[in-house]
Amino acid sequence: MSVRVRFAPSPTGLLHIGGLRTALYNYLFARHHGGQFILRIEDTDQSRYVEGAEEDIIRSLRWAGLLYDEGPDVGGPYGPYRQSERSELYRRHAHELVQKGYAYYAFDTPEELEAMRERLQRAGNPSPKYNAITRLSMKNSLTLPEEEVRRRLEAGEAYVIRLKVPRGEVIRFYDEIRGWVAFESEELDDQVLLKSDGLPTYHLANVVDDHYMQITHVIRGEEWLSSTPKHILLYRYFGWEPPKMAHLPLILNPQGGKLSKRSAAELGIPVNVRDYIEAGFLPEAVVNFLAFLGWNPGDEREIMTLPELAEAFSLDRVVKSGAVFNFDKLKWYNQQYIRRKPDAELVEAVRRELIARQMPVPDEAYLFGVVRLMKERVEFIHEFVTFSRYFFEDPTEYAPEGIEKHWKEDTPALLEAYRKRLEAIAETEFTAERVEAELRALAAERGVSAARLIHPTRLALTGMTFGPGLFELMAVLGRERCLRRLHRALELIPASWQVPPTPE
RNA sequence: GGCGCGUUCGUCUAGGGGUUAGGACACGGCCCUUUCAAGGCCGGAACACGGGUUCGAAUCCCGUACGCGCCA
Repeated sequence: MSVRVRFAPSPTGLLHIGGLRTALYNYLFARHHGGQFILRIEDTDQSRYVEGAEEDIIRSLRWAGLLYDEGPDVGGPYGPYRQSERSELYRRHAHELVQKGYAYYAFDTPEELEAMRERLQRAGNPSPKYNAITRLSMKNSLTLPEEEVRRRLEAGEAYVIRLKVPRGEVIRFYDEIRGWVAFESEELDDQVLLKSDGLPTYHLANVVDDHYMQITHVIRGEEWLSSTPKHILLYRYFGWEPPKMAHLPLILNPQGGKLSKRSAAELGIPVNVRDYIEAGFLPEAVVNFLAFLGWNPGDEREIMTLPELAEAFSLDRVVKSGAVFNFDKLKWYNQQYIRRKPDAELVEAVRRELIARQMPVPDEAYLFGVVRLMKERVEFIHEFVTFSRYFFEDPTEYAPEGIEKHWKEDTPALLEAYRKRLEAIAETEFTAERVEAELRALAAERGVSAARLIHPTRLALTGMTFGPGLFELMAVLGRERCLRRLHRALELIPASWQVPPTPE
């Protein structure tokens, strides 16, 4: 049988980075086995539905390259892929379970449920449940006379359908990542399967869909581990073969807790995939990083593309313990992928960045120059523009520490002499080799070290004290910019240099 | 509180009876160098604790602690 897995998010907000990892592992597993990867939207909880969330999920998966074979927007033979469009199926199955005696109608009001909990708690029960014992004293189709049940149903009275969890049984299942896991049925609640609004709960809809969509492996977050016994029971009562189960370790924030919206915001870590897109992370970097958060290929590779990951992926190499999100490592991945990108692609990215910032776009040759000089010095695409703005705009300010360190009494005279030499070079001969030769010749002539010219020149041309090699930088900037900027700096810097520090 | 899951450098992890406990990020040093990166070399840094099994335990078993998840 062909492998079929699904990513089944609830559209309750923007896609979470942890959700993307779950999707990724499902995707990798499917591709590794040549199976199908399905997107299913679990939108049965009307109260938590967020407008636009489904679009964000789809956009995020696309961005990451996790293309699914079946889903709400691409269709497929087992649709619809949105649970809100499958309500009738769940309702029918809930009632089927009642008929078979594995579930029952319950008419208890919220007040009655609350009263039950209080009563049990007073009696010393720390975690009151609606279960094999307490159900006997509640209002449901197991305790009420058949006649009354029918009357209530016919009168349209509100009811839920609850799972009739057996007593005194150990429910075991094999988790592909954790091995055998066992729960006492005593610990389970008579889970509501169908709510009074006629819509299913997560548990029912999930099991029914996984069955009808012929899901072979359920790969999801560890937070679902404790509801798995209920699902196992449902499969058994429907007479279905349960899929294989695999519960992934959680992604933790640097303090060790679940990476939630709030905790992450406090620690300065974005949680929504959209945040990563907007921050300028490359999908390859995020994918590679997430893949390694709880999994490794078993050799010492660190940089792996999506196809390589798919090739190497297996559930038995998934780690059991939670993984702390390491933002520094993600940035390192981003840098690695920028360095591996073809220059032409980076040129396009820089062009887009300039347009987005409404900055003038230089010609292509110039952009290639910028990219070649900067690609090993940036962690993000936007740094081509923000980190080294001087490629696109003349500097208007000069780093004070640079002035202090490199701007000496004789600097203006040296720079002016250098400017004159540069001016004498023809535009077409303005190469890195040539400007370097001129500078070194001048330094020798004046009996000063090359550094005495190099640093002030950099400062004058860029306003900064660091950056790519000066001569290559000059070659990219070109004759006109260099002359103009040198001239301008000679006018501006001595003045600012002589201004005494403003008293505090 | 109950139940479940987990625990190897600061972080991600390899290793599953005999290893100088390996790699990556981060950190520090050196080299390269006009600066900053990149790169190269080097370094510090871990088996939660206590029992047991065994000639031998990071590795197997039990317990404790701690963390996390779910439920309330």
